[in-house]
Amino acid sequence: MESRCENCIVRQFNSLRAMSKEELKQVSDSKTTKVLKKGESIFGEGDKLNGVYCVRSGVSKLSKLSANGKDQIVKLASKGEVIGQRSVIAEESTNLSAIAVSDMEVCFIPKESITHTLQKNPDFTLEVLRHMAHDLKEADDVIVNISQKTVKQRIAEAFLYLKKNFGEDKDGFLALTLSREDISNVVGTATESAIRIISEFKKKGLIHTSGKKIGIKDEKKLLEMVEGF
Amino acid sequence: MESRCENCIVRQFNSLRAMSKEELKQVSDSKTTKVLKKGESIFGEGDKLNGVYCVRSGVSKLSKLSANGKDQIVKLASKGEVIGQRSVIAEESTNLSAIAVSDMEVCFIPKESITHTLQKNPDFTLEVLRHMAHDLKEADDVIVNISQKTVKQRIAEAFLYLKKNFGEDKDGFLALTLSREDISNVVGTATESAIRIISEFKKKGLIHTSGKKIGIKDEKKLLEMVEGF
DNA sequence: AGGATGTACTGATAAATATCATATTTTTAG
DNA sequence: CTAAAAATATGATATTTATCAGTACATCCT
Repeated sequence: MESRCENCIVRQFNSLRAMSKEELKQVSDSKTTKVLKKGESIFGEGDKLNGVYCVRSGVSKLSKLSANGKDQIVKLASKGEVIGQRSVIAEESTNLSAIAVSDMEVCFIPKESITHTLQKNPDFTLEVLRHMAHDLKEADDVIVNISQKTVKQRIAEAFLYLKKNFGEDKDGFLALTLSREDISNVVGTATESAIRIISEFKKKGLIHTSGKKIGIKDEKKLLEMVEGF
Repeated sequence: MESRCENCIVRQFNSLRAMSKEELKQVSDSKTTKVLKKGESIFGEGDKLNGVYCVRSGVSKLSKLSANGKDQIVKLASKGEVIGQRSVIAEESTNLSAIAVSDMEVCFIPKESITHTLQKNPDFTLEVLRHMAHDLKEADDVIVNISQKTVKQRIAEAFLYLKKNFGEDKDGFLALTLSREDISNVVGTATESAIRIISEFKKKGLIHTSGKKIGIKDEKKLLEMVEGF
């Protein structure tokens, strides 16, 4: 039997915790759960969404394709985050595509449940607003980082971010393994440049690698690098 | 005598139009109007705001200082826009500073009026949410532009943006005159690089200049440049 | 297992952009 | 109105980053 939103642990991380019992029941009755394998798409850029996706497990990259054919990853969404909110609220097509970067389990929630609650329950709306305010601040930070920091600094920062947000496995590797291409798309650089800098970090003893996997060896030095020495 | 929000034209551009008569009256009674000269600061990065600022006239740059001492302009806010909303909603210090880039008139609205309405009037909250969703989308676009387009393309785009959003004067110059440094801070590049490209555009007949003032001569070519030919 | 395909890596070079130095023009202040 | 200060402009050069070419791994697939 499908699990109920009322008992879902990830709910405490997102705006759904501000829903009333009845509202939550309605969401739970109308939601569908979806299992995705790494690499599968949740939605594409320009799609009209009929609802939002709540991440139960795994990680999705939200990215936008630019004219020159490169993807820019704007955000990595994980447990508890609600994807597609922005488009549903603004009643627009999505400006980003969402693709699983690890195996995932997501719940699709039809937009009617959301929009109805947005109109009736100010607690919920305010909660969503707070989340969006947070996302906006993060986006501002990304803008400043991309335009003012070197690629080396941004890659160092990305590794620290990945450790902080997704943790490490028992062998000391970052728990979320991204391809070199994905790393370069987070950072906004050419894949070769990213690889070159990863090799350099390895030579300098800042990180260790095994295949795609990357582990942080000298967090302090990486932090200094991000700050600009 | 001070004018009343109820009759303020700029209100129709922002979330305040979703307020009830009583709420609006309360805002109007508690607001104060402030006149700023070009270059003056509305608030600084890290300030705790006791309210928001509604722009009646003029333009403000919202920027963030980076570790290397350069400012990155994240947004230009003009008539009808509400500045400081994000921080007040998230109950955080500001992540950006706001400085007038032209003479301005702004209304300061104490945060109590705002937060109270946010909790009581879902129409208003939803309206604020829609605006923030829009800002977030724009921020995503900026991220992609900065990381994927050349400085030349971004400067061309900035000029088209300035024309579209702030218009031209009778002589065909952009109505909003920014210093070369501000232009470089919008685009995220070194001032000298921006100046060099402006000179090049002038030589190629894409724009004309007179002192700081810049006018668009060949909009089509600029647009092609932004798209990547 | 073994070819096939994609991903990771490295080197050589080119292109884009930043930095430093300095000249020129514009704006500001007295 | 004029001297000083600030902003704009341009040249020379250094640095950063992208691109192109090619090799080495790894993993996928029947």
